[in-house]
Amino acid sequence: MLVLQTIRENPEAALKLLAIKNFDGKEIIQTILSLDDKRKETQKMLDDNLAQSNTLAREIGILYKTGKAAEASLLKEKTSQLKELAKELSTIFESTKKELEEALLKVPNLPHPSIHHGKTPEDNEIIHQEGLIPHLPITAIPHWDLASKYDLIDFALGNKISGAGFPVYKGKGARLQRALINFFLDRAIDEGYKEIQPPYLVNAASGYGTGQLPDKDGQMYYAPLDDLYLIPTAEVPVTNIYRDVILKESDFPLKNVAYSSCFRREAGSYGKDVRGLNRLHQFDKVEIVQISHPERSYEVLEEMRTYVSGLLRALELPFRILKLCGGDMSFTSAMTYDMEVYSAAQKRWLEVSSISNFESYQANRMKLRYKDETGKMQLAHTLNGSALALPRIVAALLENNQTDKGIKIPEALVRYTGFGFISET
RNA sequence: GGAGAGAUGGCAGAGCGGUCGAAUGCGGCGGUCUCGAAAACCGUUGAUCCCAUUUGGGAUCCGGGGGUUCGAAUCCCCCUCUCUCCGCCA
Repeated sequence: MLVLQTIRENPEAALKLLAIKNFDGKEIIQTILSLDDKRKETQKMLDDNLAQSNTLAREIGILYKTGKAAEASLLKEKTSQLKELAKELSTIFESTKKELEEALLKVPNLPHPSIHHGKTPEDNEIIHQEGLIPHLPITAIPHWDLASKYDLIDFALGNKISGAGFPVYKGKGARLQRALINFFLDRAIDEGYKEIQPPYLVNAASGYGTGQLPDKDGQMYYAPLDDLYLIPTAEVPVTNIYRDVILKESDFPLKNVAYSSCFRREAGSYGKDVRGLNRLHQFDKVEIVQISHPERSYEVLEEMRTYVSGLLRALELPFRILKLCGGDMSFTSAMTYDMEVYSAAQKRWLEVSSISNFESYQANRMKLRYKDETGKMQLAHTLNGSALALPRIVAALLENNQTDKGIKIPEALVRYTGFGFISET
């Protein structure tokens, strides 16, 4: 949720930035401003009214104590009128506040001024690419075929047990998965991140905190009996650790890393783009989350980008970094880098990480604040990124490293897998 | 699932229906002392919003919602959550 103050101070500037995200905010900003005016006006009247009531009540108390009951009951009559008015005013006040908040929630985060206007993923800017694109023989096969050839992942079995998008990892497939998780966690810990094991089901307040609700509630699995949501990413529980928290300036930067399974309904996706491991309902991910001082959040964003690049390099995967255009950025993000890995048999770039700075957008909603050196409350900045999402990494590893005899495991992973090669036997 | 207890400021913990934003202790901050630190002592210490903006004034907040009352942290009702015991169970 945007800070109302930024809209108030310069609505024109806000509109301009929103346009980068292809969001026409003219109407809603106008609504917000007039609702806020109305809110203030009503509050003034209500406060004055309550102040009068309070004074009267105090006087009545004194009169009773001094035995002047007659005078007291005279004053009592006055209060009843005040009370009636107060009731009306507070109804208006409450409903105005609610409308204002609802309107505010409909406004996406302002993109960083450096973000390009753009409509589709094609408009994203490729800012970096490295690693050799492997040239595979024509006999090379996509990962879903490799997975069954070497009995690593069983999609049909997942289908039977749960449904499409719930693969079963087996044998070396399962061990590869586990190796990657440990590898990612260890690297993050070396980098100063604190490991967190979060809950997989969260309440609605947490969903609102990070912005999955009210917008994208259709993307989350929901358990109505207990009114809980399955997490679509560890970002939700981990960032919500800091909901309603007041930090000290010396607490920055807070660096957390969490492995979790992620659950996404992915309603409406189908086709060859989602084949194999490309898009799943349940997948594993290691997520890094940082809470930053506002002045340093963009340095932190770069630091996270560098860190994730290092992971991909260690896995010897060719990758590129995209700076997302306004149109492709999420509702809550101010700047996002996508990291994509080249999956050589599919001949496709696959997104394996998305690193975002939300500035104070999530913090405002969550009331995540700190006291600055003058003792004033300020909103912190939140950032997160995948480091990394497992399935597409596995897809690229299998495809890029396939040979006639089997699949080679990158050097850095061998001490985690316990094997350096996957072959048919 | 059954029975009971509770929810108050960063934490702990008081609080006859009026002067309670709330005692007290701890913690935090500032000071005295000290070469420095500890101890001791003194002082200070919540959030949000509105008006005025220089000092300032006002409203709201004691889990959430409703009610009684001129007046509620204190009384009544509902909800939620937590804890203890029993049952079940990884």
